[in-house]
Amino acid sequence: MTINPHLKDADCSNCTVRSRALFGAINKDKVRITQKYRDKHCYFSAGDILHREKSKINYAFTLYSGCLILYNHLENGTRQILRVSLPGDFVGFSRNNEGDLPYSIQAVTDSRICLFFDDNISKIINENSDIAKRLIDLQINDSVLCQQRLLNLGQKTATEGLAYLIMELYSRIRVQSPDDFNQVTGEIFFPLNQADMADSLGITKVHINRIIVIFKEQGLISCGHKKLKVINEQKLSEIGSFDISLIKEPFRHFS
Amino acid sequence: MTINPHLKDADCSNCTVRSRALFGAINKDKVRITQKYRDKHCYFSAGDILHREKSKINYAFTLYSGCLILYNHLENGTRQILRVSLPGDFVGFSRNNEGDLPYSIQAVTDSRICLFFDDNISKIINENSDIAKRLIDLQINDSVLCQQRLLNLGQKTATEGLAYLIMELYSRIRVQSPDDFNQVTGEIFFPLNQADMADSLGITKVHINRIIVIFKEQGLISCGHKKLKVINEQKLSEIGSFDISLIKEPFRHFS
DNA sequence: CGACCTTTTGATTGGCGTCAAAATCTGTGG
DNA sequence: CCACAGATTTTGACGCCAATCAAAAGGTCG
Repeated sequence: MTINPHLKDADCSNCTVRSRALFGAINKDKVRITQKYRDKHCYFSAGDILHREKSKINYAFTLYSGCLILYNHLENGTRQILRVSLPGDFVGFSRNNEGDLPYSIQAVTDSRICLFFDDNISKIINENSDIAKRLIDLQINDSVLCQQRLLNLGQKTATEGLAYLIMELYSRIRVQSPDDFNQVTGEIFFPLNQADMADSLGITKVHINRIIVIFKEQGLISCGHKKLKVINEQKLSEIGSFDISLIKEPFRHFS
Repeated sequence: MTINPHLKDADCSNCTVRSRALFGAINKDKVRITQKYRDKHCYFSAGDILHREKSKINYAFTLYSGCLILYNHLENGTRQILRVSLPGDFVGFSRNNEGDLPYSIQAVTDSRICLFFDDNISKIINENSDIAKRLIDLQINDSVLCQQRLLNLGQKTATEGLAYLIMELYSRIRVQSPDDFNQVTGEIFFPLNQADMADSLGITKVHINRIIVIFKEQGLISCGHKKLKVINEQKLSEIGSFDISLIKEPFRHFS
């Protein structure tokens, strides 16, 4: 297999974001041992496709900066966004029965990643059971969030679902990408457009727009181009049955 | 914490189903080492609640026989079934940030399980990286199936979603619970009623019924009380965009 | 046999989709 | 700084899928 043609070497010598997700759990002085497993730093531009669903891949990666969407297409041309990845997330390790990564990955903003080839991940697990446990925790955390989205899509109205989506992303961005939060204005950089939100929730962008207009009228949010401010967090959380505790650091099954 | 009041000791001396999910991957002659980690065999009757969402639990388990549903409730009283568990599945290891198991578990038929307390699972992982890897694989497999269901709920019509649900369960039952397949009639024992299917797909049982009537008229399926026969597998798979390869043995990320 | 649960059917309603077009914004190049 | 192409957001009219409400019919199990 070949690395995606968009893949370019990047100068990450001044990267400040660590592989929080994968190595955040282990002892500080152990972090350097993980350096030897870091295979390659790369960057992508907004719109680049990092991977196409159902094709081979032999690495996973940590997202350093930017924002990715993971999604699937159906034959009828529709798209379901499965997950929005933010800095610190560990991505690309979920292979299906064929060993393929079952979803496509696209950068919605300029993004930098750090690769770990599968062979090395396997070695890491063999040599360090702390990281193995951490990897299990991360996968579990993924599952839990995924199940929350099932609730969203299955049982909530479009209005409730959108309230949840906004609160989830708003909260995660404040935790995982604090630079995108403007302390003065209270605005965050919001990476998704209305079409993306629609494909996350399984409804049309026209309907998304109508709900957003209502949210604005009700004074719950204000937003412009890729900017969003949540004016009434509590109300929006109520509408969406959003539980902030899900956004905190993943639970450590093994402390 | 206490084990659920419904929990009863069971005589599993003649259990024929192994912990396929967790230990199926490791060398046969290593299986016996896992014996010492098996903590407790228990059984439940149809309708028993094994666990209530958002409460503590300090064990996970393999389902030996029967059928469980994992689900969440919303305040408005609706229920979303997240997953149907069949024999061999490893259940109950997905804790949220609070360390709680985030879904309820109910037996839909009489069921037998085999417990593993968290402490022992941790030990297993420390002592045997094969099982650690297997545990990662299982969690990944869960995520992949969960994402498939997101597609179902987000992008498919009720008809397409039901076709997928029937094919998924039909296929999994034939693999994981072969005794429930009648070679002569071609019927399987189908554990869900129409209300359960409705709560899996996020639609009403009235609408489920209307679709089932149509499927019968079209000669795609026939079904009676907890019995189901898929007459035209190919057509039903097409309608639901069902891919049989997802049902096979979970992918081994590390062989 | 009777209580209860599940399935089936009908009539009506409403949320969201579809189609279409206008308005606004964005980034680019002259 | 302005002009322009293209993307994104906004608005309106109309239709359909699935929800809701209600009740009957059929099956299951004690």
